[in-house]
Amino acid sequence: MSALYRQVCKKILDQIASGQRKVGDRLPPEEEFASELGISRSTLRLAFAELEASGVVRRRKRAGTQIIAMKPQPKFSMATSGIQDLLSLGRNTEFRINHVSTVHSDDIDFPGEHYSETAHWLKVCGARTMNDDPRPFSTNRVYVPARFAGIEPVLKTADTSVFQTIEATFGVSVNRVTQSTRAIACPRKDADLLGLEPGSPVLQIDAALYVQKGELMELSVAIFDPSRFQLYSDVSIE
Amino acid sequence: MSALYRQVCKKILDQIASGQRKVGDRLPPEEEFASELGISRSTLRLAFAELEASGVVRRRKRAGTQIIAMKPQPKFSMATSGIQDLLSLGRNTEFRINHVSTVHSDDIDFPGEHYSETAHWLKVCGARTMNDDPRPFSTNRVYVPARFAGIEPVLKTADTSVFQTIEATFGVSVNRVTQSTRAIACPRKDADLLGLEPGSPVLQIDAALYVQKGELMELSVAIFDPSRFQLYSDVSIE
DNA sequence: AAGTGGTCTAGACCACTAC
DNA sequence: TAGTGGTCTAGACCACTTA
Repeated sequence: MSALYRQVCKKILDQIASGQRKVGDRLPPEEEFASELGISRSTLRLAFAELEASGVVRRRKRAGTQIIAMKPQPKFSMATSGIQDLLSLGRNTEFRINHVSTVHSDDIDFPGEHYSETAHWLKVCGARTMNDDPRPFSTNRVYVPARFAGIEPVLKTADTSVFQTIEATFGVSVNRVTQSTRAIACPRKDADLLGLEPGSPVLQIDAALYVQKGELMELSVAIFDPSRFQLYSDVSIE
Repeated sequence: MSALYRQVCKKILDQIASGQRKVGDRLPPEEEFASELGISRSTLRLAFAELEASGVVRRRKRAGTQIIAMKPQPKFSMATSGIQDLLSLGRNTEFRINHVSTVHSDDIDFPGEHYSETAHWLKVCGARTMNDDPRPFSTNRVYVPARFAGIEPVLKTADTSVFQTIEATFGVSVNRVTQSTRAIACPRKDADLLGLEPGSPVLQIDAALYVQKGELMELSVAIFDPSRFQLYSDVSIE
């Protein structure tokens, strides 16, 4: 026989599955529910902790315990040693800035939504090299919203990445990263920098970095030489 | 003042940071530690639960509570509605099998390690179509180890994916997915199937699916038409 | 304002597993 | 096999949030 609090979990999940309780319903207050189930409040709380961790209920003071899902939500956790890895910046890489300018939101060349939240953006163009190899393995174009444009003077000394410069300067940290990856024929400009034939297949990764509450930190477009770079991901479930 | 058990967390983390306790050390047994800290065992357990959840300690019966990291490990959780999304199989897609054969492990064309765990593998070649568009948007080559080769007769009726067929047939579920993505020049064979010019840039995704304890479920090589497919990822930290 | 979850205590017995 | 974490109880007070 499994632990009592696990039985309680199962019981609640069964009640949800059978339609006896529905998503959106509120469960009784702890004290009441505990005596109703004939168990102590502590035990019930163990069960609730499990249901909360698995995304089945949400608990808020005064608002009670609310059912928000029918089944435990599988969690996809990414094996990553840091955002560096997530953003495909190797350990021994260096970022060299070629050009910095201020642009209008209309001039932003980034797929998807129109990022018109601020009129002016800082545009940073550069390239990334690895292990003292003078030939870069990626070219980068980064757009920084006006809010963080204050990094401009600091950028001169930055050799890691724009996002790390912003983190250090403003005391914020990246909270969320969305990426879109595709294969394209390499444009001439990037091909020249990467030492490739124009039109050869390259990987383009468009990334949006956010700090908190969906606040945008930067948009980034990177083009990678496929012979020296692959995108890895390692995801475990639950 | 924050909760007592949080203060205990912080205290332990501080002791680790100051070198007073080191990674690999064992913390005292709960009862002893609790009285040493002048708190109840329940409160200490709340602190331990937090430290365990954040990856700082590992707890095992009889072996005690061991420090395994100096700081709370940030968690990278991937926003995904399911493995389907993770593996870039759209909702309205269909998998059509072209060819099934048995091959030697030597004949496996998959980058990385030599997968010699089993001598014989089932090789499934197919393509994936979307929304009744007869022209596939991806070609697929899947290798299934001998252990799951029993799906062969069932494959005839499978139109979703090899991994789902294995899951349904053997009652297992995918536990971990590693992927490697790169841009390549499209081989002639795949170009014919996808309706592309040979040599045009395409996305190749090599994936390894595991069930549990690192047991391999399948190796998969997929080539995507970049005009109709992009790889998305959405990762939140902590 | 009060109902709710959050925190905390002091005990007890149990079950497993690593020594 | 015994030391350890796991489970469970019955109580108490508190702080917050939202109805």
